[in-house]
Amino acid sequence: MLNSYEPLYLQLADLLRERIIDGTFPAGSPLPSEQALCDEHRQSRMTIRRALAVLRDEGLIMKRRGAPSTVRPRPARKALPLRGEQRLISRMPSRKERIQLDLDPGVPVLEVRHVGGGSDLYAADRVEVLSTI
Amino acid sequence: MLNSYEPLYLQLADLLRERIIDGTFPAGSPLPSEQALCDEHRQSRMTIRRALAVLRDEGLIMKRRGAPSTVRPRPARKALPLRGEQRLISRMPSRKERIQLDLDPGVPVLEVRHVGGGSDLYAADRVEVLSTI
DNA sequence: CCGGATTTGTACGTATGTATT
DNA sequence: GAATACATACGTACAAATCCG
Repeated sequence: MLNSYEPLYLQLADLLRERIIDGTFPAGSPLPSEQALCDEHRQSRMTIRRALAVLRDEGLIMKRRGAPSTVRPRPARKALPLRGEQRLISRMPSRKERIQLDLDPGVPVLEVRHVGGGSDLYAADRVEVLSTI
Repeated sequence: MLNSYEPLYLQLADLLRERIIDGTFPAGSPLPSEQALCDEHRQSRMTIRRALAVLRDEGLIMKRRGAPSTVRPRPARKALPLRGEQRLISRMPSRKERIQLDLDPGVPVLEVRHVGGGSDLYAADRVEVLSTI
């Protein structure tokens, strides 16, 4: 943690992201506790938590109160064919939508708009859209 | 701010979200400064900032250092037709991707994967995907 | 264009509550 | 029930970017 040009929490996020990608922390495994990361990297808990928030917002880890953060396993994606003149919008959900769909923070939604009006909402990490041309 | 069952920062986020949606804070307009919000709602600056972070992550506001947060105007979306056997993945970008594409935090990306390999990346709030059936 | 005032960003500390283990 | 771990929320200080006269 010597680079002084970049915020500490981003440097730590980069470090942890590498370890997730290179398999040091495999999918489903727990990260060290916030306190352990504080001790290991000599940073305050707030800095640690900000780094973890970055990774959560990238969809890389899951956080649960009382339990250590875990590396998010890639969920199985179902095919979602676009039909007819449907249009598809990707965006972040409102908090209500997130709660209703039981989504984790940091996961976008896909909103499929139908011609006659109305729309369906999908967790973006659980579907894969394919053209039906 | 009387409801004690919900965190203060979420209650404040709900309040500000309402005012954005109902037009009290129109698109492009600045929100009150963090200090003004502290005074008005009798909360610490950290609580204010967490509420603003919620709205930023929902794509509702933009934050810029040194300048007050502003209501994000809906960017004009370009049509993005899905062709052939292309597949489309929606997800949050890594920080590098976000910087390379000059995206604001809280905006998902659409990754279009081509049959032969390779993929294109789009800011999800700047494109609208349509089926080409 | 400069410089001060304002505003947001980073980083630390402390205390207490709540969920999980 | 106890220990562990994360969540909320208050505070302080200083840095960096923007704004404005």
